[in-house]
Amino acid sequence: MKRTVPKKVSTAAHERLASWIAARGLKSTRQRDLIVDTFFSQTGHLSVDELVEKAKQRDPSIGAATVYRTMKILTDAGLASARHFEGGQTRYEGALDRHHHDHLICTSCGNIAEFENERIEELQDRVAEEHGFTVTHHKLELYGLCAACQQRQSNPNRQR
Amino acid sequence: MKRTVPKKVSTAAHERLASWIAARGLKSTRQRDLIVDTFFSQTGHLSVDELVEKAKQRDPSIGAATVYRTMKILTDAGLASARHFEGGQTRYEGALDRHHHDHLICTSCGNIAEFENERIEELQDRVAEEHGFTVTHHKLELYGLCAACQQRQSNPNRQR
DNA sequence: TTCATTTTGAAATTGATTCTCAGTCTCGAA
DNA sequence: TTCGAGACTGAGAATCAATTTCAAAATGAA
Repeated sequence: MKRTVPKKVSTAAHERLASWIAARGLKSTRQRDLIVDTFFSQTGHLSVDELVEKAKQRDPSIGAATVYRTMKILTDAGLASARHFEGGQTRYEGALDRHHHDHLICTSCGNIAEFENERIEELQDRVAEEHGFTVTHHKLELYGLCAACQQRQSNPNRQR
Repeated sequence: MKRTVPKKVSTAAHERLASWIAARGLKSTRQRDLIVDTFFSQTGHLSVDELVEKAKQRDPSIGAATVYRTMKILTDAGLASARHFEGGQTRYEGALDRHHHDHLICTSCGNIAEFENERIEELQDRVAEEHGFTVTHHKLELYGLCAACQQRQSNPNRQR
């Protein structure tokens, strides 16, 4: 039951994944390739559901469990990062050569913007130090309305 | 089946809850009082499980669903706030006359410290502004090892 | 006391995620 | 090539926190 895997996206990611997989005796499979390929061909912060749907478009036999398993591997390999925003489901974003960054989440349309702020990071470190904490990671998320949704709310006629 | 409700804790909270309840046609019940009482007699960030356990110590017939329901009411009334730290379960902290604050969470012992930092808040507002966002709320959590756990790790003999 | 309405506890349900298991692949060795 | 141990897969069961359902019980205004 062979299926053609669409042409590769993000070669760097595939290579890093390949060596990660080889290094621990895992095996590379058609499903894994397809899921990884699908993930890297998208941008933004995908939920597993969304990813399952996209993957099933290419191969309807893909199971959700495999998508979960694959995203865990990608995360362990440092190629994706899992985010847990409000709303209960984990979202993944590509992590290849990316800086640390935080998020602005629109509670109306779900749009997610990213930002980096060195000054805030420094202040966080200082706070941690004052409390004798060694910080391993942190979470900074700003929730509210994006510009477009504010517009929409004050101008309901133009909505949608 | 009358049971004695232990003497009141945090009268202010009870009064505010009473008017909140009265204002919307809800009824005040023995279970509710007991749960609220139990909640305010504790400090820190309680999970529902912990609260259920404490409540059952006073009245084993209390059901978990009622604790969930009661904490939702307390939250809606602005007397408690729900926090969703890493780990999957909601934790509640008293919100009576409390300033906004953020958290430092020890990933080893689970200890949670609080902090306020006006400067960070300002910078967050600026970031949001630059992106055209109107922020309604945010989440800032620093995860790592508290002083005690660092000590313990570098000095395993003194562990425990 | 009456009784419409709210509340309760237990059990069922939900939603996201993980686990289990029997059948399939993968890949290095022969 | 062919083999075979071990990894992988999909489906469905299991888990876990939280919510909902439902019949019985409690509340409180009249």
